[in-house]
Amino acid sequence: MYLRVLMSFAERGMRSVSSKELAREAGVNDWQVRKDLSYFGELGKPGVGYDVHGLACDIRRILRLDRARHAILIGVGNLGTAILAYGGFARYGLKIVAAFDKDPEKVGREVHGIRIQDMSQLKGLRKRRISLAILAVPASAAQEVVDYLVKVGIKGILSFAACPLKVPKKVKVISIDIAMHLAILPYHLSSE
Amino acid sequence: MYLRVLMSFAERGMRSVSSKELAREAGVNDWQVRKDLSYFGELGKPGVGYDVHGLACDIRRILRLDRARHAILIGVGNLGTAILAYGGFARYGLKIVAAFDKDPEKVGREVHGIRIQDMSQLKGLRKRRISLAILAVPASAAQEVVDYLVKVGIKGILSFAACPLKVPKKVKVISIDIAMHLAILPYHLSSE
DNA sequence: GGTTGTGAAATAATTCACAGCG
DNA sequence: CGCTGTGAATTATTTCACAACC
Repeated sequence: MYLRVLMSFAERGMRSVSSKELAREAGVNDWQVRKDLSYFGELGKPGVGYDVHGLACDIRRILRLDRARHAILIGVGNLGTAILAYGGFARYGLKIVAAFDKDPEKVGREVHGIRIQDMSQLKGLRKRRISLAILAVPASAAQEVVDYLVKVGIKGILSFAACPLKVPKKVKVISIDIAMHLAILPYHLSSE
Repeated sequence: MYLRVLMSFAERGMRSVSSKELAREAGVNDWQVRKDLSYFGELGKPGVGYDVHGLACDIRRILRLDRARHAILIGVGNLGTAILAYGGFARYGLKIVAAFDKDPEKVGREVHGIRIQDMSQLKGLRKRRISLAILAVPASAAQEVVDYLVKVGIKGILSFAACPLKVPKKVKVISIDIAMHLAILPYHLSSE
């Protein structure tokens, strides 16, 4: 979150920011910013603030975004296609380099510059040292696919499937259930 | 999350569940389930467990999902189109009833049964008592659109824009920055 | 015997206040 | 004098343990 804000500051040509400015743009408070960053070292200069470029580099190093990462996409339906088209990953040094689907109708087609491969081609990943995957398949197929991804060496999964996924402790899963997030909103509709 | 699990239990014909079963499917522990639910009343029966249908109804009431809700979509790009195609909202009683875009090329076209309207038509919402919106526009346009949504009476916003949004306290925003979520994964890649 | 609901204990996160640096 | 970094205080969350109940 802070990295995102810092990149936008850098684009605007700012060289230095205070925790207060960072906080305002990130939607938190200044002491939260300082406490968060302090866990990773003395990243700022008392009396001055934080160096925009320097802190961005520090956070990239902390998040291991200091070198480019390749990711694959599984499931090229509506959401998968939208993700292939999305250019927002590049700013974090992330790139989708392959897409897979089990539908023979889709396999072989090219979507936004990526040729869709059959799921059976997944095993070719081992050699390529790709560790990230984006999962955009129906919940009914998700666990099966995840088991397979783990088998071919994937270490981090961003899942859009509406179900929890079981993985070994070494593998990290982040799940986004879009419908569930929308469903939370009515609870906060205080009036009416 | 619990509601999602309960609906899947109901589909499988189960009538009653223990906190332990609920926990396993939801990916948490049993005492967490009991504590969470206890904040809203005595929803289970000691010695028996929770009634699957009954608890689902209780949670729907708590989340105010006990009646159908209409939502609108702003921004019919790749992600917006995917969202229009997505059928997962229905199970929470949520339905997208209108879509808006500022691109004259898109306005008038029909996508998955929804005709795309111009942004200027948004003001017609007031009368229709729609309180939810899904925001799938670029970050650069997001705040401007949000200000307008607030003006026409929207009370809850699910945003996919990669920026924090300023809204009055009465309005609730949930933000999903897909690229940021993927960018978090490398941090957890312990080895390598 | 099995299961919930809940006080109490343990742990974690947030907020505050200010010493110390530039 | 403004700003960071951080120990201490506060607040919130999670975990535990068990009484009450079917």
